[in-house]
Amino acid sequence: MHYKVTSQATTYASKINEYVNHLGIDVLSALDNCASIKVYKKGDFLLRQGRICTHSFQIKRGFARKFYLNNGKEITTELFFKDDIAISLSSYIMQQPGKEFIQAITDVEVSVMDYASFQEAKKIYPDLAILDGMIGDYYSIWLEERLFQFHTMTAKERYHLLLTTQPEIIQHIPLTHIASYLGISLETLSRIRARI
Amino acid sequence: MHYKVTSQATTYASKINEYVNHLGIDVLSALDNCASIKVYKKGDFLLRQGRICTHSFQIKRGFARKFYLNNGKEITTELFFKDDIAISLSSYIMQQPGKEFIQAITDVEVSVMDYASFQEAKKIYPDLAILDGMIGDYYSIWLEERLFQFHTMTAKERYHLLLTTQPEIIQHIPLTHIASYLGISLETLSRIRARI
DNA sequence: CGAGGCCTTGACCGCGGTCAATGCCCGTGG
DNA sequence: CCACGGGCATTGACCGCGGTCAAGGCCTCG
Repeated sequence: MHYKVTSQATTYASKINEYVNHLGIDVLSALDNCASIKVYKKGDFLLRQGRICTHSFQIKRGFARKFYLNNGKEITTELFFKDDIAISLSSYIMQQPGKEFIQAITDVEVSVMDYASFQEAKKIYPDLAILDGMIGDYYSIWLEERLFQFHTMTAKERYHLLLTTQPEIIQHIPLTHIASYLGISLETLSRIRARI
Repeated sequence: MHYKVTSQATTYASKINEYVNHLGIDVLSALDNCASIKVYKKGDFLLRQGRICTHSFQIKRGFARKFYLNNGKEITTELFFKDDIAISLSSYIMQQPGKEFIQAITDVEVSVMDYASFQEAKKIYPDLAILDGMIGDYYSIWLEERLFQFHTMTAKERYHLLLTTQPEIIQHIPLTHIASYLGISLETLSRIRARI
């Protein structure tokens, strides 16, 4: 079996990096002023269900996940690594209570950015509005690719794809969360792993 | 069985409408100048695989779909109705060749908007840039909800949800495309429909 | 009337889910 | 230091959802 590793999302991510690297020093410091560093312990919640997502969290160290409850079962929708930005999208956009939790899987250090401050900064620096748009576009592309996987791939294929594109996941994140993220039961994931 | 019909995506869609209704006359006419009306016949392609998505298509009359090929099989990813905007996202954003087709299911009348012209218009009218951002956010929310369905619901549940939220689909779109859109085979869809 | 598109129905079977038992690792307290 | 308990992962037994293959029905249109 052979899996292609490159994705539209990753190529676009490097475009965003490029854009950030060419931002003016004043723009970058304005961005910095919206944020502060914070540390959470393993198991802590950065965001709880029912709360408004008033901040975005960029991971500096450690791992986190986003999940919601469905009939009492936790469904993990996203896993976060270094430099990833964690928000509960619909709650963040509409500034209304959301259904998602964001939780530290290990001890994490995050750059916490205030929603309101960032909105103000965007008005002053159009470059930040453009950056915000690019990040939103990135997320859409990423979601489309994830949907593609659910639409066309078997459990085994989804796992192997994850394995090749993000091998660091396996070392640091409990299989329970990986299984949920892949949309399969812990037992089947275990069996897939057993048969190499 | 009971399905909730309201969704985050639809509430946000009405916010976008509200925003458009409060735009200045000059902004709206600038928007109009980027677009032109065009008619396609049933089966025609508005966009082909391998081409760059240089236009967005807002449906004025009729129905369309977006799909790609996976091992020779057509996978329908989106169905378009009145007022929906059809693009191949990653191709549109990066202005690079994409893998998706957009095809008229019935005769359609669409408002075709030029990418380059719209980019220019956004620079002059920040309100349009904001509108563009809102539409992008809407698509993300919609994708999240669709992913939620694939993550947690059975084929039968997905079908019934579609039936309650968009009953017009059944009258106008061939079951082959609906099945593909739901990620199930035509045969299972047929069986689901047979058992009420 | 025949051909082709579209949908239905039947037979079969494998992927992946659930339930339950067991194993393994590790922190805590007797 | 060992014993116990809890969290996490593995393994087995069972079975149902949904996929594939194949045949047949039913339109519409040339």
